[in-house]
Amino acid sequence: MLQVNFLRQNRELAKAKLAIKHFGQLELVDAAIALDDERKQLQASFDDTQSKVNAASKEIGGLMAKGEKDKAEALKNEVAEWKKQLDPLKVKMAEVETSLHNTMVQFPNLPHDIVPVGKSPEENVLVKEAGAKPNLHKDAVPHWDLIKKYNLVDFETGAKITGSGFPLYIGKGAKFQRVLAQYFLDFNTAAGYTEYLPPFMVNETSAFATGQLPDKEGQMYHATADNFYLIPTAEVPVTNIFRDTILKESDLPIKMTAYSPCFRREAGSFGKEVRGLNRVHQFEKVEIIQIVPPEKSDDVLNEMVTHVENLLISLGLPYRILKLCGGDMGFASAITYDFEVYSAAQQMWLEVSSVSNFQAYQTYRMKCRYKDAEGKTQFTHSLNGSSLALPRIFAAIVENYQTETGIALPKVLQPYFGAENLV
RNA sequence: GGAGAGGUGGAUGAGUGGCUGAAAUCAGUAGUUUGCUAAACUGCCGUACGGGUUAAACUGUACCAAGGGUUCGAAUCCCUUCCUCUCCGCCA
Repeated sequence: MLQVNFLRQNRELAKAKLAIKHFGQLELVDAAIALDDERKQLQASFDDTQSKVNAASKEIGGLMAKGEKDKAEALKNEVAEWKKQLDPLKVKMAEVETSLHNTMVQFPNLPHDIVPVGKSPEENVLVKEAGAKPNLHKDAVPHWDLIKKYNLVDFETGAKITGSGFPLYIGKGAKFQRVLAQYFLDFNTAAGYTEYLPPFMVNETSAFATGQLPDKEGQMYHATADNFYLIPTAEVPVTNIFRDTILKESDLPIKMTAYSPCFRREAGSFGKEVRGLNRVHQFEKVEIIQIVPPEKSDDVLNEMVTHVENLLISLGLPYRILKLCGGDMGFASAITYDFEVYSAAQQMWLEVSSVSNFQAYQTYRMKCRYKDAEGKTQFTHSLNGSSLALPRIFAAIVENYQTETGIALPKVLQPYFGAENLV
């Protein structure tokens, strides 16, 4: 969430940056500031009156103790008059605060200075492309054929149990998922990330804090009986660990990693790009999250990008890194790099990681602060990235490592899997 | 799910209607002193939103799980919800 004081001090800059994100209601900036002005005014008169009430109440206590009942009664009447003024003020103030809040939550995060202008994925900027694309044998096929051939994943039975997009992994397919998750977690903890295993459902407050609510209400599965949301990513529960906390500077940076299943309704998705494991409602992911001092977040973003890049290199997959343009970025992000791996059999790039700096957008909502060297309390910055999302890595490895007789494994995974080949 | 107890500042923990934004202890922090991996003493030590200031100082309001109520006045009384603990039930 943006801070209204920032809008007040940077009115035109904020509008310009919101435009890069293709935010259509720039007039809300002025509306928010006007509401805040009104709020301040109301608070001033409310505080003033309340102050009189408090002082008088104290005096009444003294008078009662001295037994001066008449004077006390007279004062009580005065207080009653003031309180009549107080009630409507209170109501009005709550109204204004609510509309200010409702306005503020509509603003997406402002893009970082280096975010390219653009509207659609085609305008994302290619930062780097590396890794050799494999030369597949002539009968090579996409993963949806391979998983059937080798009985690794069964979509039909998953659909019978739950619905489409809920894959059932079988045998070596299931084991491969476990192996990938473990390898990723080990890779992350070796880089100093602490491993967490969080709850897979969160309450409304947590979903709001990381920005899933109100923006992505329809994208999450909602357990209405208890008003819990199934997490769309481990980012939500893990980032919320530090909701409503004031950290010490020495606590930072906080580096966390977590495995979790992710549940996404993906309402409105269809077509060829959602085939097989490319897009599913339930998938596994290992996430990395950092909470850092504001002045460090640019460097840390680069560090995280390099980290994910090294992980992909270790898997021997051809990859590319894209810097997302303003129109393709997430609601809460200030800058995002997407990682895609090349699926040789589909002849398509598959997004496997998205690394973002949220700056203070999440931490302001969450009230995650720290005391800096001068003892001033300020908001931390939060960043996160996938490291990595499993199904598309699964798909890419299965496709790129397929041979005429089976499916090989990247070297780093062989000791984890206990074999040189997947099948 | 049933019965009971409870939720106070970073921690422990006092406080059952006004003198409590909240004792005390510990932790933290700044300093003094003696000096050897440290001790003693002294000061400071919650957050949010306002006013004020170049910045401070200073100052108003709110917050003792959350929300509502009673009262001139609530951490303290009442109601609802959430959470924790103990016992019982159920159970991976």
